[in-house]
Order: sequence, then structure tokens, then C-alpha cells
Amino acid sequence: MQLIIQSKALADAILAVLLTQWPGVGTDLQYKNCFELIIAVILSAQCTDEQVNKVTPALFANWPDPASLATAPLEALEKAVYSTGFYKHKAQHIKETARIIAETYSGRVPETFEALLELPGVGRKTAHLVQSLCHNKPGLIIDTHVLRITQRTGLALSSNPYKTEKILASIITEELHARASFALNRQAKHICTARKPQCEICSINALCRTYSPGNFSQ
DNA sequence: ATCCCGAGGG
DNA sequence: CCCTCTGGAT
Repeated sequence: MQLIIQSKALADAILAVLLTQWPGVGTDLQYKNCFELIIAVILSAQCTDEQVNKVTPALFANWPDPASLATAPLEALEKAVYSTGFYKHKAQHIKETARIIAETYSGRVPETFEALLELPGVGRKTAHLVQSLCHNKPGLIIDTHVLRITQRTGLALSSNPYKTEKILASIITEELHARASFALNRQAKHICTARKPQCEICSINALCRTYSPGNFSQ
């Protein structure tokens, strides 16, 4: 109980800073609609957004909607998404996801979390991201950046994304799920980086359990 | 050598 | 819990 209270206070303090610093809710992925977003997010697994943005313009020019993407030759898709890595899985996933969206959901990206999770290539992170940006629904988006910064700061001491999601859900109100996710993502991506974190200029270093002045290693 | 807005399977 | 899938950037 005491732990939860302390965690909530820490979350409140960290979010007070980060929500002001990163007021926007968004992604660096380029997309024109829900369908393009969910495909782009599937492609973003273990890959930078910039790399995804290099392949999606041609991908959506050739196959602009779920029905057409569902009919795309697998080999052509593998070539189209090759540079994003995991290309065999990703090609199959986006083709099959497009087919299900076209056939089962009349070409519209489903709104419920359960329906999204059933799409191949869509896990909790992707489902929550789509719900946040497309359907304006709450959802904590635990990507590699959020996982790293929550571990380092002590906001959630877990290396398991699902556990971290549950911990954060217990200390962050639903209304803030999307904004908190993007603010944490931004801070981690630009300041609390994996390799050389910029602790000295980090706006929440006073709240971070890992930080001590002069310590650049973590 | 390590990491990138993961997911699926054992 | 673990492992595998994968190219590109640093």
C-alpha cells in the first residue's frame, strides 16, 4: 500500500514535468488514415519510424486499401517491406490483417481492444496505439522507449512490458494514458536514450533513481 | 556489438 | 519464462 502511494506520487511528479514538456500526442510514423496507421505500426516492430516511413509511401501507392493489400502477392510485399526487418513475418501479417479488415470489418479498422489483438502482427502495444490515435480510447503504449525510461526512473521496476503496463495502469488515470505514453516515449527517445542518455540535461533527473551527478553511464 | 515505438510460439 | 525472426543505423 505504501509502495503504491509512493509510486503514484512519483508518477504525478514525473508526469507534471513531462506532460508540459511534451504536450502533443502523436507518432513520427506517417499515415493518412487508420488503415495506414495500423499497417505502419505493424511494420515498426524493432525498427525505427524513419525506416518505416521510407517504405510506406510506395506500399500504400501500390495497395491503398485493405481489399487491395489483401490481394498483393506475398513476394512483392516481402520486397516492399524488406528494409524494415522481420520482412517475412511482416509481409504475411500485413496481408492477413488487411484481409481480415476487408472481409470481417467492411474495410474499417476494428475499435475494440480484443478485435485488434486478434489481427496477426498486432499485440498490446500496437492495439493501444491504434485505439489512442484512431479511436480516442485510453491505452498505455508500452514500447521499448517507455519500458526503458520507466525502469530507469523507477516508475515501474519491470523488464516485462505487460507487467509495466499493469503497474502504470494502477498509478496513472485513464484520461492520461495516451498523453503519458507519448510524453514518456518522447523523453526516452530524445533524452533517456538507450546508449548515451543525456542525464545532465534531463528535466526529471531529480526524480530518477538511476541518476547521480556526473554519472553518464546510465 | 547493440539497439530500433514487437509479436508469436514453445 | 525463454527463444526466434531481420535489416539498418550507430
